[in-house]
Amino acid sequence: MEFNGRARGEDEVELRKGSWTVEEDLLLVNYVAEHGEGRWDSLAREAGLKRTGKSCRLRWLNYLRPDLRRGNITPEEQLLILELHSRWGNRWSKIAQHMPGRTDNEIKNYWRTRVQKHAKQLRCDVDSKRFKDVVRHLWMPRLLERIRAASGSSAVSTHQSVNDPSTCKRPEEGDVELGEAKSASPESSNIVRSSSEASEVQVSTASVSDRFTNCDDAWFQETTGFGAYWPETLPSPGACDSWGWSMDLDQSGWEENLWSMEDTWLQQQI
DNA sequence: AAACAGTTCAACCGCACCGAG
DNA sequence: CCTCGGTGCGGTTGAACTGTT
Repeated sequence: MEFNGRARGEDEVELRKGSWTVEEDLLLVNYVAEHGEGRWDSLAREAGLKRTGKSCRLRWLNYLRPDLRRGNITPEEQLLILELHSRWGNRWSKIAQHMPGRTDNEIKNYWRTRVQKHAKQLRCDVDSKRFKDVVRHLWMPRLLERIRAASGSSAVSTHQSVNDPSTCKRPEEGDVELGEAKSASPESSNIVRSSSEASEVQVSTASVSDRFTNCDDAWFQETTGFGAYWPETLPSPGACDSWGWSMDLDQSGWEENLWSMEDTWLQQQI
């Protein structure tokens, strides 16, 4: 190909934009498989791609990497996103480091399309205390319940175990770190780099619900912002019925149901 | 079946940071 | 120091898809 040799100045090579074709994907995948990642500008040229290095990098990281998890964000991942976002804000790449197989772009899109959408529906800002309270006091516990229900664990109420110090345990030093990695460099974090490490995904996400249900008061408060007690303004764990909460754990309906709960909750806050 | 509205997500853009020279 | 190329990040856009009327 003419452009490959770049005999006539880079400017004359018309760079492509927009959606990637199968042929381009193949070129990129094959080139990376043979030469590895990095040096994206030269990679783009040498692979014969009429793309910028940035575009190649993005396509590889967000779509072509073999270790990506495809499919819907699971409740455990949602919980992790909520928790990490409450801690770090819009530090998507940092959050993604703790979510093996997920990209910062994916997480960011999830946040914008799902979380921000619901904040808008509730007529409050995602950064407002009001919305954060909704997330902490309703969404996260409900996610935990959903996770527990899905895992077929005992019928012990999430709220009860969360608020019962006798069942709580501070995370051990060697646990998968949810917060800022103390000694771990990005390279040594739990980012899954090969499919053989897929089981680590389970370890990582499963530990999230464990954190919420096996913690001591201080850790839980620090992590979720909940007090060591269930907030007075909230219904007690057993009071869901009186709120008209019949949590539908059906995949399609539960989230919508959740947001109607929030409306009710917000009204009671006023 | 068609038109329209709403949603999702891949991809782009601009900026900031970093290391090499 | 300064410049420059490479890279990474967060925000934004728009095409494609899905649901509704």
